Amino acid sequence: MRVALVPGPGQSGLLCELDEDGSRLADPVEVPDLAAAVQSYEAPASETPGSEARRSEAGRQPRWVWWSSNGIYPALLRAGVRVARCHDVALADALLAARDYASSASPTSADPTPVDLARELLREADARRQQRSDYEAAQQALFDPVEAAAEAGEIQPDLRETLDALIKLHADQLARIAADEHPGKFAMLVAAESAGALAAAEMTIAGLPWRADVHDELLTDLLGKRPAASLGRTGAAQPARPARLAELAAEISAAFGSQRPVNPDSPTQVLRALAADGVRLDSTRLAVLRGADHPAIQPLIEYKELSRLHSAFGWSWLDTWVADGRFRPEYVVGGVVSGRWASRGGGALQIPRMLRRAVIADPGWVLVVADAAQLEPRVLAALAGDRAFAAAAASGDLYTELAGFFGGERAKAKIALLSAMYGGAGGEAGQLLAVLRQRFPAAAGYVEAAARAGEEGRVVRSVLGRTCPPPSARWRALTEEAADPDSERDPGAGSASRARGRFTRNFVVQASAADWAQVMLANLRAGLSKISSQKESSGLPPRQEPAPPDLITAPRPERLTAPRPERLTPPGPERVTAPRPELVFFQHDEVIVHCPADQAEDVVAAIGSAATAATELIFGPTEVSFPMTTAVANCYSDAK
DNA sequence: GGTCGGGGCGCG
DNA sequence: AAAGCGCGCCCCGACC
Repeated sequence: MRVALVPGPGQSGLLCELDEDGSRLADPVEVPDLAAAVQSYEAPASETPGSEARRSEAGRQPRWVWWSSNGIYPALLRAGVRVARCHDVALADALLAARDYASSASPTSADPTPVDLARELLREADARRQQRSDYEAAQQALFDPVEAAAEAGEIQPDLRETLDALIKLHADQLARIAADEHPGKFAMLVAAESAGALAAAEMTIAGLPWRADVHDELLTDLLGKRPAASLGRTGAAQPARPARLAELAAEISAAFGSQRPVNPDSPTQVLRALAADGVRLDSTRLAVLRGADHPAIQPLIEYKELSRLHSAFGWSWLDTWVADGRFRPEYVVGGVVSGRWASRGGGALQIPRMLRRAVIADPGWVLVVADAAQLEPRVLAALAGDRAFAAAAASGDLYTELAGFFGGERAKAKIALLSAMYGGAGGEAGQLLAVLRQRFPAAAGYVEAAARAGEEGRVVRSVLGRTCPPPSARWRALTEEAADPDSERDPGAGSASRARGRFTRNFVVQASAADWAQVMLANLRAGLSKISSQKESSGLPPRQEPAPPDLITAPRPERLTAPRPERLTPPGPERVTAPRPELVFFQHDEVIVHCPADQAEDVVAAIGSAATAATELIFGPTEVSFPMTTAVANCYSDAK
């Protein structure tokens, strides 16, 4: 069954049980302690008194229906409550909007429907809640009677209206999902992305183990001692250039022999200085620099590499993003058009390989690092249903299997595949593509059809039905004008058209790979939760987890605090939990699980099952295999 | 003084 | 070796 949930003032909330079609099963129920209420639906009867009767009614674990996991789930987690499943209405809304955008005749001219109004109300309620929680975070211990009154008087009356809007929008979404060309797949997409949002919030709370001392040592080795912060002109602390970077900068200026120093961070200055010495380049990219001959080039290359480490992942990054031995980035589920996740803060999805040696498991724990080998070409093989290609992707290293078709050269097979998926055509790619087209016509035809759709301004969809964005108005104007024989041809039209072709060509592969990875992640998350419950009496010492203050557990003035029917977590700043495997990192086709050493074997097995199940769920019976490369290690950089 | 696009580079 | 796709974030420099 499903339960719609709207958070209210303080710790309270409003719940309503729903049928599988989204219709109400009962009247809404106000609960004084939302976290406790959610836990009573989730927890086994033995753990929570009073939940037995409810569960026998429910039959099974509920799927929570809420506007956005982002706004609700972190607070539940901080109160020690995990949920198994949800339907994230905001994420589903975006998926459906992308799907329906192209087909809707005139989206802007129509009057807002009741569903549009419901969406607007939910967005506003969420924004208001976000504002309030920012305000409360700022106030912390201070009790503000004005704010409290506003909360009691202003927010409360909206609660039922908000719940009504949520239920209306959710029911509308279920109907629209059912009306999809492939309702089962689209429903799976919504469920997987919703599970992804849960996993993302859990990963932020858990954090990636990060040894600041190891990171600091590495920076010191490469850059010299951490420079002391000096006062800049504005009076703000401005760290000086580290010793090694200062040395290199001086070397570069000396190599140019100019009076004034050349700032190696300024492409303009570097290009001008090089040109003055007769070396004309059109960019200062590393690849271009490497091909040039000038005494400043060597120190410049070294400077650029170290400077990037310093500015992007140096000491200030460490100060900002690592606390209590954990790196806690914020993941943005659905943040990339292709369905990949984006991240906010800390460059979480661009951690340099060099720094991975700072990612070290806690004592007695290990990291299980797994990535899907050659995911994208395998996805193409399964998508296209190309028999010869699928046979090559049935096992082992895909490119090695294909090498025979490319003069026995694995590297050529790889270039051919990458060119097919990305739309590259330069160098020898053209030749290799011709071979690919001849040997694997279905696979080549699949991406070429996608490219043609893009060039013509149409949209394409991933295997589970994620739709790519339509072309912009500017793009349409440009290409339509060029198609008109009477108008003057804009030379930009052809390149814009081909660029969109490359985008849609890549979209069908990248987005379908993202579908697979997210379903795998959802499966793995479920698999890991079983390990933790089986292994609760593993004999390992329980881990102490700090419970940071939050909206749900923070102590509040007596007159605002609703009576609590039951306490789920022991009072006090610390709570004790049984050791359990934690998802701590997810990067497109790669996961890291942090777990007690004796659970590693089970975690490895869970990863394998998650991948197998994802393949079966998405592609059904297929010859193509999706092997996971899995390593158990103490340190991320040791996993290869 | 702040904002914003481009160049550049890290990851997949 | 780089290229062809998708991102986030740093610095610079033009601009308001």
